[in-house]
Amino acid sequence: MIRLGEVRKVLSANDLGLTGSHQAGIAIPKDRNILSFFPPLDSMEYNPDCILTVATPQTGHLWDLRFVYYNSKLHGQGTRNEYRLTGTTRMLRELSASVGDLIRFRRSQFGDIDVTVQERYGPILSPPTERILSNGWRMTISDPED
DNA sequence: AGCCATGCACCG
DNA sequence: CGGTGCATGGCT
Repeated sequence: MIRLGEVRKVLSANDLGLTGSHQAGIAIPKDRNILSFFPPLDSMEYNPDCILTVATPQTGHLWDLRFVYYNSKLHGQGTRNEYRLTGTTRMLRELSASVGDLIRFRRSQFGDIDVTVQERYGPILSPPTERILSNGWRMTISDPED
């Protein structure tokens, strides 16, 4: 079941394509609650993916992102076992995102997702309902599993 | 686990 | 030809 709410992450240089790598996407942690925010992908498939159309209200555009589970390790050959969200480079550039800023994915009751970038100058302000994960991701979800 | 990198393909 | 993404490997 897909959950409502929002997840946030501090943007790294790699997330913004500033490191010289070809930016293979923002890594999504394999946390049940965060994964439940994104569409389910079938682990039985090899590298399953889906297109995630998101809105950026700050610039008034729609973007087709790709949510992919690189899972070659689960299928015999390979070393990958991680989720990624790709196709974000242009969107983040249009939003003038910088290293250290927060990217926020918010899912409304209608199921659509919007993405905003929150500039950061000092400490991260966190509402009391937000849970901070050890990996630096943050989430506010109505009915977390644990 | 998360971030960085690489060889190739595609596309403007 | 430069920029970007794919799918992988590497580093810590």
